[in-house]
Amino acid sequence: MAPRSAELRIPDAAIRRLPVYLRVLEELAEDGVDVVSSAELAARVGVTPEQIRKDLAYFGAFGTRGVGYDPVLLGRKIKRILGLTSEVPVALVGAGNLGTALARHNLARHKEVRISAIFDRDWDKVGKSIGGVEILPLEDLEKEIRAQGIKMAIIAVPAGEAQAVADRLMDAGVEAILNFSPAKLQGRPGTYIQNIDLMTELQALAYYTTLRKAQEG
Amino acid sequence: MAPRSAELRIPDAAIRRLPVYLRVLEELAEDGVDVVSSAELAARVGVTPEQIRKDLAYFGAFGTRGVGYDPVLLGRKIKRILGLTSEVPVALVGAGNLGTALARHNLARHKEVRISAIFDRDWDKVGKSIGGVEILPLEDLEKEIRAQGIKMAIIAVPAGEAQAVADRLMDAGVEAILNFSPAKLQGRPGTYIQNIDLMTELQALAYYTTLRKAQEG
DNA sequence: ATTTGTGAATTACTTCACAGCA
DNA sequence: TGCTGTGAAGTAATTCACAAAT
Repeated sequence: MAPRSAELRIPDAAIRRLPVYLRVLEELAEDGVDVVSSAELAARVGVTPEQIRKDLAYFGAFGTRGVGYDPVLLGRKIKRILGLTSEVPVALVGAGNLGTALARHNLARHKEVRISAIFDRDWDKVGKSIGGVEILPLEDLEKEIRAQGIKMAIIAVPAGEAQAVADRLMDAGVEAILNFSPAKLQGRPGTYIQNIDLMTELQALAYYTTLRKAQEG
Repeated sequence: MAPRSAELRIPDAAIRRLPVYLRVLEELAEDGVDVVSSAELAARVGVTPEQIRKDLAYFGAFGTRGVGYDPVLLGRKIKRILGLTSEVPVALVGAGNLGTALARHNLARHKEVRISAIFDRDWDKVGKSIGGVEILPLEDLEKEIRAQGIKMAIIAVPAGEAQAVADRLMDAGVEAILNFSPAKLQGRPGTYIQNIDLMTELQALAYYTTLRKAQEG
């Protein structure tokens, strides 16, 4: 999706599977499992074993032939690959229903990535906190993002405001954006934008239903 | 992802783009635009023109050569294709942070698909309403889904409960599920399951950041 | 003249199948 | 022996390029 550097293009799809592997590996590690095969891991994740091996092979060789993978070691490697070695700070713009849910959801579990700045344009919300993180006015966006060195952001504002927010985020140094607004955002070289359009996903579901066939014609 | 019938396999990716086209077409129709080219539509949606033409071609020919598409007519056709002609009822299981946000978000706009039943196992929540839809106890799931003829559901419960909920939904006749839990759900033939794993998406974002490169080695 | 609809070419992604190693 | 790592093969999705239509 985003244009990436020359260093051999790795499929987006592969990158997006890595965190799923990571979660299962962490569960296994917690259970004291000290070796796991690609077949076992694949079964738990819901992909094929060769998919996992191929995905990992883009970055190196992390297993032992005839044995499998060490969950702790492989987990650490995946974190390194993704850039999740130290806790990564994320900005959230928009503390409406969805933004608030995301913030609470994130703060509950998940240590690798942490929402550490929340912005909203509504002055009634400013000053309140979600899980110990204070909501700041939109005016402070650039200042706070620069101060924290934030490179990732979540946009959860109405469609009409999304592009303006994205522009300000990118100006402030944000390089990767998770966009929950239905707006098509204009990105820039060196910036990655992942869109998650919840209502669109829901509408697409209807296609896979037999109700559809009944009303066709 | 889901095994579909013999009638020429249409890419999931194409299906998931149709609602995006639909939204833009509805905006255009509302603005009184009476013709739009694939190029214009593509620019607004953020894909290539031939992508749009190819996606539509799976289902028929809806435009006029040399002219373009009628937004109203094409919108109607896409609704027909997706099965969104009458308002489609959807069940939501789990009225936590995310579930509540989804319910409110859905009830705000979006008429084609409507959350018309909400379930939660927490008896403190049962009886309360979100946007006029009462939260029912999990015990009533099968009864209510059958009564309303619901075929689509959203799972927004903790990972540990997700499979049990999915099984009950499928038993009750649900054919398409949007799963927000991080669990890998075991589906069945004739059922479509779309996973949206928000925290995983967020972790994947980190890869596209320059922070990553700094800590590599 | 212009823009759709579509086979052909291309690119991207996944699966196969087996060589390489513990 | 058993499981990883990987080139080769296969499949799927996208883009090209142009004939068909108005």
